[in-house]
Amino acid sequence: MQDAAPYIAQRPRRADGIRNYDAILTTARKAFEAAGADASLEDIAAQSGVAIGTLYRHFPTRAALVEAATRDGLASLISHADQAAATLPPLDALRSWMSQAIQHFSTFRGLVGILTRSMYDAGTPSHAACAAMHDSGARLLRSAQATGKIRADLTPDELFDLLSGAAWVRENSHPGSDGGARFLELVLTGATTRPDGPT
Amino acid sequence: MQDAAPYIAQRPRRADGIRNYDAILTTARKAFEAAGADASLEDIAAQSGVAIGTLYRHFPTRAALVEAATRDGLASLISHADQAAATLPPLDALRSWMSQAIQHFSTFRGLVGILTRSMYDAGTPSHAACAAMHDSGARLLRSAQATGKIRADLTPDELFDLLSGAAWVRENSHPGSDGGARFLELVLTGATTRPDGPT
DNA sequence: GTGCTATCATGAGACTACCTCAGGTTATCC
DNA sequence: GGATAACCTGAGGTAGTCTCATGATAGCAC
Repeated sequence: MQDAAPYIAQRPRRADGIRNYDAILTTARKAFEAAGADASLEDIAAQSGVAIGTLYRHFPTRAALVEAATRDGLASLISHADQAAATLPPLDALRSWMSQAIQHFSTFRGLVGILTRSMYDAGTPSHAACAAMHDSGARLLRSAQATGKIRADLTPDELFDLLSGAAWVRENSHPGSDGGARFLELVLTGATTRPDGPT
Repeated sequence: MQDAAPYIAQRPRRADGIRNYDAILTTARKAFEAAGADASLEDIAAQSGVAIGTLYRHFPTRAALVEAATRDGLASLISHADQAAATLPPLDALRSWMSQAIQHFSTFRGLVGILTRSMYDAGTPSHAACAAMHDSGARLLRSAQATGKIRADLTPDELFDLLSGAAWVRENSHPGSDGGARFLELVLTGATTRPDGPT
């Protein structure tokens, strides 16, 4: 759940390297939440007690650091999908997962944009995790569609458009917002079938 | 429609000042569309044939430049609302205006964010125009609600959440997107009333 | 413990962009 | 043809990104 160093199996890693890697990651999470995805990397290095070069050694790009900092959240989102599918009726499972996803996507300012880009760009660090999440969301969608309660013409990509739109609004809208719950409700209403046809 | 210098009435302006103001604005529009709202201001100045100080003289902040560059678009959006209200049934007028709004909000990458901030922050250059647009949208919404075809519990602020979410998705989603039309359709479906109640 | 070596850390510095301001220029008015 | 307010300039301070030559050291073998 916390800071599992990722390339531990590839090569023998030195203890100081692991220590710094973890320290940078912990600082980065706080910095991103405080200042958004474009927080100063120099500040993160300084607050971690390492030089800027050390940060770049472990995380060659900002995207790599963001990916590492949000990896656990994405993973738990995927497992949440499995759990919801196993314990809730399909429509409730979808709703619950979407709510969770919107919350995670807006962990800090700028995350949605990074995740959305990762979803459709295979060259980015988060791409694999995003694709996995895409699949687990698609499964929930298909189940809900199979019950006939969600309109059949809604595609997984469109589901993610709705999700990321909701997350962006949650990040950027007026202060008196309710954290995306209302947006999700409106969007889900649009996605459910109705007696008189989809439109 | 084009480059009307704004503070023309306040003081006698020199011809060279007006010339530079217009040149910067023309360059800025192109630069924003090519590189997004965070295009280099130094490049804009250079391509306009003026020094960086001249750009800052006319547009003290980036927000001021963006506001000036998008002023016409916002104004035409407001007049589109009046025209739609006068010539179309309320629901169609709302739909037409929303489509137009989504298109304008996503003129270039980063615009939605600026407009959304302006909407709720009275200290920003675009605030007045945003508020005016907010009002004209709210009027269309109220008319559509009066026909009973749009759910009565939808507030103007929520309408703008939906709009800006759609615009953000149009800006950032997958390449094979359709320009927000599908998102608008889904969202409008959620906003319309249904025989079996809103949820 | 000694030595070896791949791994790791350092931070100066090149680069880019933002924004300011003191000093110089010029359009405009009378 | 002055006077002057409006305007322009661009060097320079600040801040952030990212690289790389140099040096340090953890971990291993003996």
